[in-house]
Amino acid sequence: MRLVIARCSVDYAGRLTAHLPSALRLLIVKADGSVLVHSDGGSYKPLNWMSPPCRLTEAGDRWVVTGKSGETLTVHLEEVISDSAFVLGEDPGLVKDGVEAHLQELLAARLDVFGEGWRLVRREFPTPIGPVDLMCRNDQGVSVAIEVKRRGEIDGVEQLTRYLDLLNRDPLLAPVQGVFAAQEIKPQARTLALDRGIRCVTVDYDALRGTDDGALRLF
Amino acid sequence: MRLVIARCSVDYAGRLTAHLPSALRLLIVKADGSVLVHSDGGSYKPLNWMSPPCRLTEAGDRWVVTGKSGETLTVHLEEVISDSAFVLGEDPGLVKDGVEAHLQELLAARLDVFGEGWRLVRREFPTPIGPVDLMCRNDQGVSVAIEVKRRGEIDGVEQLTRYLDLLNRDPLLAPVQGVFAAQEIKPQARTLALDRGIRCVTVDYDALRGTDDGALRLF
DNA sequence: TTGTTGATTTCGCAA
DNA sequence: TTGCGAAGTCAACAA
Repeated sequence: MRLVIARCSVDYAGRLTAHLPSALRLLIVKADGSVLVHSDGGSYKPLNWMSPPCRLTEAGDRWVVTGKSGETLTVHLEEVISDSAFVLGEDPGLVKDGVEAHLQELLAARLDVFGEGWRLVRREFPTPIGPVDLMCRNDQGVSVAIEVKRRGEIDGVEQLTRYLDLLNRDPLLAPVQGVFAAQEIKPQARTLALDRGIRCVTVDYDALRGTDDGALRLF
Repeated sequence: MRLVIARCSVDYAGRLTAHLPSALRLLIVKADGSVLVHSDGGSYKPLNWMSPPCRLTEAGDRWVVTGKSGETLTVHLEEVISDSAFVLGEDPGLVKDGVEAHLQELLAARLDVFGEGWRLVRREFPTPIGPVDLMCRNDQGVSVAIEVKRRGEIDGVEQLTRYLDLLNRDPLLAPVQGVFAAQEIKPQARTLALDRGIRCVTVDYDALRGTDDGALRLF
C-alpha cells in the first residue's frame, strides 16, 4: 500500500466524466493496483477512485489508471508532500453479517428457545480459530456451543465442528455439545449435523422479534 | 488527516456487530473525526469505519470512536508501524457530468429519438406524486410521459405507471401514453412495461452526445 | 428537518 | 457467470 499526500487535480472518464480541481489530497494505491483519492472529510467514499482490476502507469507528474473496461483516472501531481509505502499482506477480512448478528443477539436473549434453564456464558466466545457465536451452559451445567446462521448449509456445520473439536480439548469446558441454529436448514446440512451429534434448531426470526421486548436492541 | 499503519483488531457495534481479527491495516482519521479502516485490497469501501459526526477517544492502545447514535468502533492497536498527520484543508469538491440529469437533458433536445414531430411540453413536469421527467406531445398531439433512467429496472416502471394512472385522470391530458427510456433495460422491467402498454426505448448516451450539435462540454 | 432517489454504487447470495 | 436485492449504504435535492 502506497500513501501519497499531494496537491493534485484529478479527471475520471468512464460511465461518467468527473473533474477535481487542484487541492491537497490523500492518494492511496493498494496492492491490487486500485487507486483512491480522499479528501480530509466526508464519508468513507473517496472523491474519486478506480476499482480493481486496473493498471497504474506513472509518467512524471501524471498518473494514469486504466480500468478493465477502458475507464481512466488521471491524476496530475503538482506538489508531493509525502510518499511512503507499506507491505500489509492479506487481510483476514471477517465481517459478520448484520442479519446474522441480529439473529444472534435475539437468540442470546431467548435461550429458552433451546431449553429451560440455559445460561449464556458469552457471545462471540473467542477461540484461536474464530469466535463461537454463543457459548452457553444448559440446565445440567454442560457447555454448549451454538452456531447461528441465517441459512444453515454444510459449511456452517463444518465450522461448528471445528470449534467443537477445539473446545473439547479444554478440560475446563469439555464435554461441549453443539447446536446449529438457523432460520432455514438445508437437508444435507441437517443430515451432516445429526450424524456428528449436533442438534439442529430452526428459528423464526419474525416470531423472535415479535416476542422480544426490544430492550436489547441498540437501535 | 492522520494516517496510521498498525497491526490491530477492530470491533464495531451499531446496527450490526462486526469483528476484524488482528492484521496490518491503514487507519485514517479525518479532520471531522471520522475513522476509516482499510486493508490493502478490495474496493473503495473500508473494512470498517465510523461516519461523522463522531468522537475519537484515545486510551493507550485502544481507540474508541463513538457515533451520534451511540454506535462504537473500537480499535485495539497492537503494533504501530507508522503514525503521521497532515493538514489538507477544505476540498473544492467534485464536478460530475454524464449522470441521469444529463441523459434527460440530451433526450429533451433529441425527441426525434422517440418519433418524428414530437414536441416537449416541459421537463420535470409536476404531479402531486412527483415530477415526470419529460412530458411531450407526439405528432398526433397525444400526451406522452417519458421516464428516463440510466438503468431501467422494475421500480422505474412502477414509478411511471403511477404517473400515468394519475395523469390519465386529467381530462385535459388524457389519454397519456408512456415511454420508458434507459441506457439499459432489464428483461423483467421490459416485460412489465410492455404488459402495461408502456413503450421501451434504449438510448445510447455516447451516440446522443456525439450527435448533439456541438454543445461543448467541459470534460 | 425529513423524505425520496440516484450511484463509477458495492457486496453477497442464488440460479 | 449473471442477476437480483440489501446496505452501518452515501449524497444530493426537494418539500
